[in-house]
Amino acid sequence: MSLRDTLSKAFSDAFVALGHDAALGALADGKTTAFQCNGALAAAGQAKKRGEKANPREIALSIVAKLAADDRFALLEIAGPGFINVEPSEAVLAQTAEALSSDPARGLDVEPKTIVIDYGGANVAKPMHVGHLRSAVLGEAIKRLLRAQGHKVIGDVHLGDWGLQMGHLVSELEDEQPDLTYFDPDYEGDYPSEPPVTMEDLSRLYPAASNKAKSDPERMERSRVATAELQAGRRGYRALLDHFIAVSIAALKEGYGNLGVEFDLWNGEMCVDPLIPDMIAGLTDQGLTREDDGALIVDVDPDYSAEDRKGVPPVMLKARTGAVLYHTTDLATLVDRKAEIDPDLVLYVVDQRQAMHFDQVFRVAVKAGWFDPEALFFVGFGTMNGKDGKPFKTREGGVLRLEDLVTIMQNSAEARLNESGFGKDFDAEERADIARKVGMAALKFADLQNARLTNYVFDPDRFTAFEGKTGPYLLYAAVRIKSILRRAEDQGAKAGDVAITHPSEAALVLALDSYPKAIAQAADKYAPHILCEHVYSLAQAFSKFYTDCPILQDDVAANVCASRLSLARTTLGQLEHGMHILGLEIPERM
RNA sequence: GCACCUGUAGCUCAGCUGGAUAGAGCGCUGCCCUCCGAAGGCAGAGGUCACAGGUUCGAAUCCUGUCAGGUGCGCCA
Repeated sequence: MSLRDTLSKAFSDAFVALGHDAALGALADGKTTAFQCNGALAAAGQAKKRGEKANPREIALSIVAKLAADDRFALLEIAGPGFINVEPSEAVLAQTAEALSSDPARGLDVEPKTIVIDYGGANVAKPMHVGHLRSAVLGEAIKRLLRAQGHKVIGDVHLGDWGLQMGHLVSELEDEQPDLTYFDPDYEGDYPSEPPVTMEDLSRLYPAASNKAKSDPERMERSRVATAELQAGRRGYRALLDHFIAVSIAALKEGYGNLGVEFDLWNGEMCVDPLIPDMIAGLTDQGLTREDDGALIVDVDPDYSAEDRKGVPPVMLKARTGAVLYHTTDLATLVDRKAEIDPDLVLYVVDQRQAMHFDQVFRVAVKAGWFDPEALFFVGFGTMNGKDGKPFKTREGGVLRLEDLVTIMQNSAEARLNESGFGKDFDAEERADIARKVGMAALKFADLQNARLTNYVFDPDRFTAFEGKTGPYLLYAAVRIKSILRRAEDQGAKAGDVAITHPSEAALVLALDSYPKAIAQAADKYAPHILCEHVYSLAQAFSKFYTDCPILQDDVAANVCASRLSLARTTLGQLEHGMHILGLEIPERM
């Protein structure tokens, strides 16, 4: 239990003893002191609502009187209308530091759940671009955050491999190379094991077909028909799709790998296609489906009608052509997950623009009785925009490929490292590794430090300026501690008992102590930016400590040196733990 | 038209289950490397928290309305 929690418990006991709610004892960050308790004000408010007379300052006085004998408090002071300012004793701060030194990330565990994270997005045949960045980086951080709490978390990439885009691809390839055996409806032999296309081919074919179809209804119709035939099981088309998926997955694994993102499942929409007929039959048996203009739909909002489009439009399970749509595959995926994993919670880390889509899907899943409403949660996020406030484009106006973005960040990091003379004595391999870690840290931290729903501005100049609240600053802080610990090792200096001798040491211990709270809040809200805030302020507290409190200099007494080394080591442990969750890799030196 | 999201310092953003004088980074003005890594630290200037009402001891935070921007709205995903 953190020091904050321990002291809050003492306050809660005091409130309960005086006939108030235990919750009033919670300590907040202090305005002028380490902590403050605002419970007396709230207690007075509650009492007044019950019709009793209550004076917040008097309540505060009686709380303080209850706690006065507790030597864990160095200061209990009533201020303003009834705030209680709290300063812990140096002894209890030192004890906290000792407890943290054996486990810098203590007190994170909660009751474990089985959680699936769906990164819904990456599509077969489309190269990864900046739009995939947030889902990958945010999803990975949320996954690691929940794992840190002890949950069983399963990450599923959820490939888009089953829709009209596949019909586009197949039909476009047929136009281009009609002689391929895949297009011969009478062919009954085996198909080649080597793919007929590369990733480059795929990323050329799809936009070509999509653009033609936009202006040419006849071309669109052929894609629709191809989609339906593919889904109906036409052999040559299915063999092609298998190739497309294999080629795409290889590219995606590389792209996600560069971001340090891994998945437990590489399932796609196609995997769950066999479940769809039974699913639809089940929904129909429950009386949830109806036909409308040739399509099969589920009404999810009783107020919805064609005349009044308020509320949520119906979910379309089957199009006029018989093809299924992404509502259908997302629902079948839920059926599959229920059967295979039976998760307590399914999180969808997807662009906010798909909020209504998932609202619809969730409504059907709940109506059908598969999941409770609270077991399905849409973790939406805003878009990454350019300086003009619109979704980010390259100078040429195109979509920036993820691999190009990664290269931009690494080159900037390298330039900056050279400029500062960092790592000038290291070999080329280590320098490249450092540049990669610094560049990725800059990118990921810039993304994660924003609240999820914020549309943030991608500004390469700002991200690659490594001063201030940035990923590289965090790496720098951690590397600097590693450097001190190495030097201490060389000098034979050992970490030992913590004693608080300077306000910057106390401030550092308090920063360390707030970690479990930051984790809990970040996890509850699926909000890694709260963890970013903590890690950054911890690094700041360390920088101040580092400036104010010499560790290895000649005039530092041995016991003070030992204490400060212990604080440095504990800080590094917590930085490493938190930065790992955020996906920031710390080099040994830089 | 309907729904959702967002309006906080010059810029980019935190803070929103109500608490004291609204924070951070960048930028700007100063200061600190003969001393553990200055990608650092310290100090300062900079705000009608979009606007108007309401709730109460207290509102950036909750409620209502208005304005502005973004996004979405059955056969694409």
